[in-house]
Amino acid sequence: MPELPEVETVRRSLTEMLKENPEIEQVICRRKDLRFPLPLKFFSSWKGCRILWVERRAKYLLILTDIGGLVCHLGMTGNFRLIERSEERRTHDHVEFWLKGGAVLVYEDPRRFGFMLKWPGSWDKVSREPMGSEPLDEAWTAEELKLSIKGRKGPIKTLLMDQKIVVGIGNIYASEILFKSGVRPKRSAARVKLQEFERITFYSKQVLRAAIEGGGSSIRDFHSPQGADGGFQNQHQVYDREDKPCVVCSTPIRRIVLSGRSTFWCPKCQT
DNA sequence: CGTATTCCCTGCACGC
DNA sequence: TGCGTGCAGGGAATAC
Repeated sequence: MPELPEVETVRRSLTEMLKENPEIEQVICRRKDLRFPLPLKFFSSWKGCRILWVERRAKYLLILTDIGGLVCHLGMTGNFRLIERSEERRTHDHVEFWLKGGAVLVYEDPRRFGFMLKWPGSWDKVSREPMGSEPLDEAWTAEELKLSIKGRKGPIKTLLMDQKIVVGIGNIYASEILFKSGVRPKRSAARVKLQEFERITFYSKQVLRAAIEGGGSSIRDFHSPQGADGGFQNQHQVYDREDKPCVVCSTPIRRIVLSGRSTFWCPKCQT
């Protein structure tokens, strides 16, 4: 589901809602078979802890408490929402964080591609592959991007989505960023000029920032934990717009499949 | 080695 | 209406 802007939206929302009652009374698990099975001990260990703050790295959330951190990845359909204890549960509510004061933070995830784990002390140990640059970091520049894809010949869109190169950009934003950059998604990364890398890094930052400002893209089932829908889907210029007129030149938007993922682009605006 | 495909899972839109 | 098919924002294993 969520790419960097949606995860960041969830982080901000969690930070806000946990300000009042940051103490976890207990954690209840209704299904432990998420992407990776959760050990039973995982749930009992959080009893009575206090949540200090919530961080994001790549598409991961780190809920830091006074007794250690909880890392969470939302997969495709994972989400949090705040409810009352008496409120009816939904089919795919898998984990409940009962907070002091009566509210319950619920983790819902129909496809169960998401997961949680105990913070291992460093991000290097969270994912199998080393994580790439944070696109919103100042250090992530065209030169840096060019350097990190050196020698790779795959389509630029696939590499933009490669979390070993740069993190947080998923299928929606990759199409949007390349449209704004004027670069065809299937173009080999080896044939992308430095000036185009400049545009790609610039628009990556611009698009991701704007999406965060807009509260993320509410496609299908993404809503922020406080219930508000993100509004950025209304600003999608190519994603899911096959055959619809390009917002710039009216040429019908095309859809191709790259690495098994739907990819949208304008044949006139992108070269 | 890099790259492409497949799989994990449920829900939903679509065509017949 | 009902059923089969394909597809969905991620990531990792497997196959080439």
